[in-house]
Amino acid sequence: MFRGVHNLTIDAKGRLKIPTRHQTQIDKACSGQMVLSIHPDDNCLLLYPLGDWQNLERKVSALPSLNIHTKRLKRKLIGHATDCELDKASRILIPATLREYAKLNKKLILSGQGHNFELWDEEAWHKHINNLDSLSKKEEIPTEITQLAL
Amino acid sequence: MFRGVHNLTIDAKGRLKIPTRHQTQIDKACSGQMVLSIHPDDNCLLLYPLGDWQNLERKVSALPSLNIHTKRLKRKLIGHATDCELDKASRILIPATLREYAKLNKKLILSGQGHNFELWDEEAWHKHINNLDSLSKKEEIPTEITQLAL
DNA sequence: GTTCAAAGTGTAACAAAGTGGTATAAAATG
DNA sequence: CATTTTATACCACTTTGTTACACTTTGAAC
Repeated sequence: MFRGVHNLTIDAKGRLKIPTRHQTQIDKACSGQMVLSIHPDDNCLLLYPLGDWQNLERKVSALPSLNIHTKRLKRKLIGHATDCELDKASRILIPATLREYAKLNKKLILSGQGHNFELWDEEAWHKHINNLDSLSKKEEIPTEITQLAL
Repeated sequence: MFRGVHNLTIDAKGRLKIPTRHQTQIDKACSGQMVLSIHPDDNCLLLYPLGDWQNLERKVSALPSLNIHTKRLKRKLIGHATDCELDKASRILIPATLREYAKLNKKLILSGQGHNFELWDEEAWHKHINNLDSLSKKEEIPTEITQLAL
C-alpha cells in the first residue's frame, strides 16, 4: 500500500525522484517497471506498478467500446499510458506530453492512493483541494459515505 | 504492448520516424512489416504489425457481408489498408491518400493502444479529446464505468 | 523510347532530449 | 548536536529525432 503525500521537485530534464520509503515496495511489486498516465477527469497524472496497471487495462478493455464514456476512457487513460522504468538513481522521466497535460512546474505533489500514486502540480493540488471542499458543500452526501465510520 | 503518446513530425516526403523505444518490439512482432489504414469512425490512422492486422482482417471478413455496417467496415478499414515497411532509418512512408484522410500536417501524435498505434494530426487530437470530454458530460455514465476503481 | 517531373529512398549532420553520476543541501535520526 | 540518510542541482555524455540534401525509381507526356 502506497501511503503519504510528498512534496517533490522535478529536475531540468523532467525527472522525478521516487521517495525511498516507497522503493522497496515498488521493487517487490514490479522491479521498478511503472506505468504513468493521465487522470481522465482531473489535471493530474497516475502512476502504477506495471502489474496493477495491467489489471486496470484489462478491466477497461472489457467495457462496451461503442459507448462514448468508454471511448473517452480508452483514449485518455490507455492512450496516454507510458512505460516508465526507475533509473539507477530511482527517478522516473515524465514525458513532455504528460508534463504539459498536468501543467507540471518544478514543485509537485506525489500522493499515495493505495495501489497507485497521483501526481499533481503543487499549486493545482492546493486549488483542487479547496475546490473539492466548496463543491462538496453543495451536494447531497450519499448514504455510503454518511454511514462511513471514520 | 505499445504504450505511450509521442509528439512526432513528418518530413517533407511524408515519412514518420518510429520512436526507438518501440522498435525492438516491432522487430520481434513483424520485422518491420506494418499495415497502415484509416479508423472507420475517427479522423485518424491505425498502424498495426502485420500479424495483428491479419488477425483483425480475419475477424472482419467473418462478419455477415450483406449488413450495412460490415460493408462500411470493410470498405473503410480493409479498403484503405496499406503495407508499410520500416525503412533503414526506421521510418514509415505515409501514402498521400491517408495523409489527406487524417488531415495530417507536420506535427502529429502517435498513441500506443496496446496492439496497435493511432496516428493523429496534433491539432485534431487535442480537439478530439476536448470533444470527448464535453460529449461525455451530456450522457449518462454506465454503471460499469461508475464502479470502476482507478 | 526519351525526357521530365514527381514521388520515394538513403545518408549524414545537427540539435534536442534522455541518462548516469557526483556534489551539495536539507531533513531525519539517534 | 553529530551523524546518517535522502532529496536536489548540476554537469558530462549518449542517444534519439529532425532536417537537409543527393540519389534512385516511377510514371506520364511527347
